[in-house]
Amino acid sequence: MKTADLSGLPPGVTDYLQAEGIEELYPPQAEAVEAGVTDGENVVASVPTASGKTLIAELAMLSSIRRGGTALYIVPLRALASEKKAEFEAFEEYGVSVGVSTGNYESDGDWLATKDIVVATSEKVDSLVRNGATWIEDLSCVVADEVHLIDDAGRGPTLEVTLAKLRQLNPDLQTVALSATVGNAEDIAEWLDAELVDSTWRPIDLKKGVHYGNALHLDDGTQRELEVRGSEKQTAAVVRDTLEDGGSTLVFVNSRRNAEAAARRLADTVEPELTDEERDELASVAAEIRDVSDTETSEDLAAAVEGGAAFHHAGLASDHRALVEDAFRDRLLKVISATPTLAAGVNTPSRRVVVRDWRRYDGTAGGMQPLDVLEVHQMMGRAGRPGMDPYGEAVLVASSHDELDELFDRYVYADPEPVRSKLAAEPALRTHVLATVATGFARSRGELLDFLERTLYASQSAEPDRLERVTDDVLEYLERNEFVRRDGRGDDATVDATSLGHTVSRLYLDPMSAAEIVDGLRAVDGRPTALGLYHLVARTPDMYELYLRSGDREEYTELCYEREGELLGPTPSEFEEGRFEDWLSALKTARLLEDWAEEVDEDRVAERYGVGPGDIRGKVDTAEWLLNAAEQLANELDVGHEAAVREARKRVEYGVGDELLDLAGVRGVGRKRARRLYDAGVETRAELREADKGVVLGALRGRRKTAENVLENAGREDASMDGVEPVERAAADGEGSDADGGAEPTDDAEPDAGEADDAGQASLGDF
DNA sequence: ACACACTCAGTGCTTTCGGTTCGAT
DNA sequence: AAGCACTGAGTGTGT
Repeated sequence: MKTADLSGLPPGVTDYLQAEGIEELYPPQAEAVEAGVTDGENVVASVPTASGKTLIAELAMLSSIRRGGTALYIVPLRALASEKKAEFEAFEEYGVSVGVSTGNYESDGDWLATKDIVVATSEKVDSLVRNGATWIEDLSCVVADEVHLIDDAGRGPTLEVTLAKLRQLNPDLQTVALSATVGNAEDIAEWLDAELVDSTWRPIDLKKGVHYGNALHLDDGTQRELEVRGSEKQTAAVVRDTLEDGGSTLVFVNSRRNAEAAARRLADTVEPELTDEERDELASVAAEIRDVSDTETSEDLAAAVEGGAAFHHAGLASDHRALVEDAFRDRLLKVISATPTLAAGVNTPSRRVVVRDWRRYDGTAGGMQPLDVLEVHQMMGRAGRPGMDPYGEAVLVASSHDELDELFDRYVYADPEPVRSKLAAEPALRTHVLATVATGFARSRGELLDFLERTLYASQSAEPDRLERVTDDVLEYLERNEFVRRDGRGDDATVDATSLGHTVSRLYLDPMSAAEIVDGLRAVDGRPTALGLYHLVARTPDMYELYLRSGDREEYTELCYEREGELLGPTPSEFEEGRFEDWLSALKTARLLEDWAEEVDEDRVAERYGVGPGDIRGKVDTAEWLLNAAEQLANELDVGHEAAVREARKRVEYGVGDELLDLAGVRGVGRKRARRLYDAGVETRAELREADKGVVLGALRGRRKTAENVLENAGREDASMDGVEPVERAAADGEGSDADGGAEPTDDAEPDAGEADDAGQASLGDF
């Protein structure tokens, strides 16, 4: 089918597509059109990565807009939301407006209602529904990207419930679901009353294979010599081979440590092959990486990048990730060794993909567990860049002949697992039952069960009673914690949310987190300390646990007894194995947050807790959100302590001691600048407006532009630094200048080491 | 001849991917 | 279970 034959799209769009070189639709796209995707029909498209799924979505949304409607595009990751927005903005010149809504980006508001296309994460959509955004009801088309994630126990139920709600709100809603190739796409299609487009067609060929010995065995039965020279590893041999062919490689491994070690080694393989020009450009990328953060992770990454290799995992700061992804797309970096983050994230195709590790440690299973076929296929699907490579090659690595056979059976020739709803589990239902009741979707037990009948779980369940049973357990739990009221028994029993329940639902808290916070705040004796509050939020299920390593157990047990008085609520007994363990790991997180709020340098925090800069940011972000929620709960319940909670939140947010809160609130002033201004005698925003310019300039290390911005942001009339000379004023020693009680010799010996260029980046609030 | 760098084998030991959500600026 | 980190012995290189 030709693009020229498409009808029902906004004027100019077909011309645009042709100008983009899209003359002919790919077969799955043509199938989707035949299935009525441009006529408002529901369609489920189960096709491989990079086979033109996005165009199917665009055709659906644009034709719907053409008929006067609006569209919502649901993605699983924030990074994907901005990527998709950028793609859809190509249609703005044809009068189609695009907006994004994620947790950290341009929140709700009426302006979203004015957009033709809104891109949002599934949680954000859920949250918008809970908060009663009315424009949601006027949607004419919804697209769910990566819909196979419904299989994910953690986040899948949100997507599932959200789709069910949108469809209930608006029975005429066109639903388009895009999925990777899965074992049971027909189940999803049936659930959504949709036509199914199920295809394995790819625009460029993907060859899958296994490397063993000195040969690459491919799924078409051929094999090729691929020699492992001397002491190099198989992965290095594949990378070298690809490089000789002018291509780049993506290597997937099973842990962050492995990713870093592999990048270090692969840099040695790649470095000799680089041109001088490439070395120069890589050196400047490395410099940018070092600018992002001072940590060892950052330094290791920069060092690898200088050799043309990089690692990629969630411990990296988001700026790190973007730099690495861009340099790889620009073909500057020849290899990335990554954890699975990269397979799910933004588009980074590569000539070759190596899946080095196919087992991953799983504590609950007590050892290494094989990866899902779907996951391995997702990684393999990154091989081959459309329009650039003749074909892609995805390679597993075997170290024995038996393993060679096993890998072929298990992954190369195997079909992916079916998608199974994980809705009927307490943690998932806890939050969604409360939300469903609080928003008035269901007013009785019967209505609740009716609504749940509309989910994928119900449509594929072999155990129909299970949902009902778990729902009753959850209602029981919610009632016990005063989130809902029930009247009567059986199907007619009315259920409605209490005021507290409404607040919890609106705040998007897991009810169990809310219960923990409420109990904790009620147990406070006196004024809660920052550590106590950090511990409180760190032990809720909404904060991911920091892993306890060897030696940590003793250290934090000791700390736990030392500061027991600060922790809110009763400390579990050491004999309650699991509970005590969780308590300690929350304490470790709380300690990290406390360090951050006491101005311990990022690199020291990273080292002390064995985390990367990205982890610190993540923890700080989550703590901010939960403390904000805690403040509102305190307010709602009238238990007091709002001021203490707010202060603790602001201190993690800015990463400063309480005496710096006022200064750090000025835009352009992060934790480091605030400290230097304070030490120079400028202690508040008001003083900043009146201060001697020379002193300000001196404290900001002679950076005129920075100083002018800061003064302007503080509300000073005459911010100009013309003719001002920096004045150095000795820091006031002692008192409060080192909030970190445990005197750190390195801090004093070289107070400014590594922060020569801290322009703006010292504050986490920036992004 | 010697210091130093590097490789390699062997041992022990640690290991455990990812991530959204508020509200205001 | 497996790869990494570490150790120490052995080898190679340059002065």
